[in-house]
Amino acid sequence: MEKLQNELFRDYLVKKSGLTDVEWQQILPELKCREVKKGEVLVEPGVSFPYFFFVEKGLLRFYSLDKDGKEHIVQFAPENWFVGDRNGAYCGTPTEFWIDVLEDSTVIVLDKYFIEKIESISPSFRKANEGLLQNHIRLLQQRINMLLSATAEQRYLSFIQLYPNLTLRVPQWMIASYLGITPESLSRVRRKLAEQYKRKKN
Amino acid sequence: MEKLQNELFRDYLVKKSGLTDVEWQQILPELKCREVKKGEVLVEPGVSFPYFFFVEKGLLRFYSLDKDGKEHIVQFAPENWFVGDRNGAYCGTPTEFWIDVLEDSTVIVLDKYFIEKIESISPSFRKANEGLLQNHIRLLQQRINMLLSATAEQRYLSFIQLYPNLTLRVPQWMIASYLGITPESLSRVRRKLAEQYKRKKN
DNA sequence: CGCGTGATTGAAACCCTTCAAGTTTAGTGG
DNA sequence: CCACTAAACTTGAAGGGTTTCAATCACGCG
Repeated sequence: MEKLQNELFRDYLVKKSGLTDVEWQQILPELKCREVKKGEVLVEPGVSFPYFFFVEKGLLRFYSLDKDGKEHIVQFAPENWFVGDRNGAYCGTPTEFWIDVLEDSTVIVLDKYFIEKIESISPSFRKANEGLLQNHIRLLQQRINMLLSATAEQRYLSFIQLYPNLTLRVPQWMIASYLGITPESLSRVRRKLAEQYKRKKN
Repeated sequence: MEKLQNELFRDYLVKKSGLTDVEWQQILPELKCREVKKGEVLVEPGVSFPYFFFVEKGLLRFYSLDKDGKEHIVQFAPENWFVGDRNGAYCGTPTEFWIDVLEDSTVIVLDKYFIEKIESISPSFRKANEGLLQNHIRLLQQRINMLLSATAEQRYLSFIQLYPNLTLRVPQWMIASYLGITPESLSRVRRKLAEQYKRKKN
């Protein structure tokens, strides 16, 4: 009994902002929904991409590529997350980041004007959206704090606690990239933790 | 010819959102302004502090203290910046961060409800505020990307480019803390850069 | 089955930290 | 205005956590 496209987005809005049926009926006709395949690239550096994605199902990833060709994952975007390049969406300038698809996904494509429109239709959405932005800032600050202060091991432990399900859906080397360490280091950290765990049991 | 208290906040709002005189007159009576002295602690871990600060003049700092007693600076807040614990302000939960005063400052103290009030008075403020939040997120993402990918030297170079005036107002060891390196490392980085610069000149 | 991708492991190298000492700077009170 | 002290910055040597590079192993998929 799978939900229709847009239904999940609706559920989300209702939950977060108490969106009413009437409001939803006004919004619905303009929603742009898109099915995207694993591996697809949605945003790439150099171009301005003035849209956000809301992930109904699946998993996206927001990352940069340094001059040595190494990837650095700034954010994962699983179900019920927004992701997008704020550069393009709000300043119209080209982005320096990539967004691509880690699992076959369905996303809702929103632009700045559409969000403003929902906000004018639904004041409660407006408020909820601001709360979301504040919360996003909070999470980013915590992440920065972690990158400033934590060792590889601490980073990994906090990651598996915060995003237990992602550890199953994402290859290890991507988690390493998210944590700011190499895949080799993560592998060693995991081995060390596993050994400690075993020793404790005996 | 110094500006009165609140005038700078007003200038800011006018510039960012085209606030009108009438709107300002409605907001003004409720503004809470505060003079704070260098060294004063405004927020500390364990308590919930549901306010934001807008810095009219001076410099604040938002940081954490790890279990070894080391400080990690998440954000500087010079003139025209907002700073506050999003935990307290939006969830009512206790914070894990400190905010203290680096230079004698005048700040405006805002709570969530006050911001909502300004937003209901001035739609343009509402829009501007959302833009500010988006921009803040953008900056935090860039910072994360830097912490994930850049060496000590690259971090410092990007810092002095982004915040040239802060390098004069903030002791070096705090910049090191912001960059996620030790003061000693920063000192060595600076020496190396200075030597390179000299060699280039000859 | 074989290929490619991801995970593991080892050894060496490297960047940064740590610790300790010395130098400079800035602030304060006599 | 100098003297004194504390804080900030510098410098060196040793150490440690991570990275790098290379090789090997494990697994899924065409």
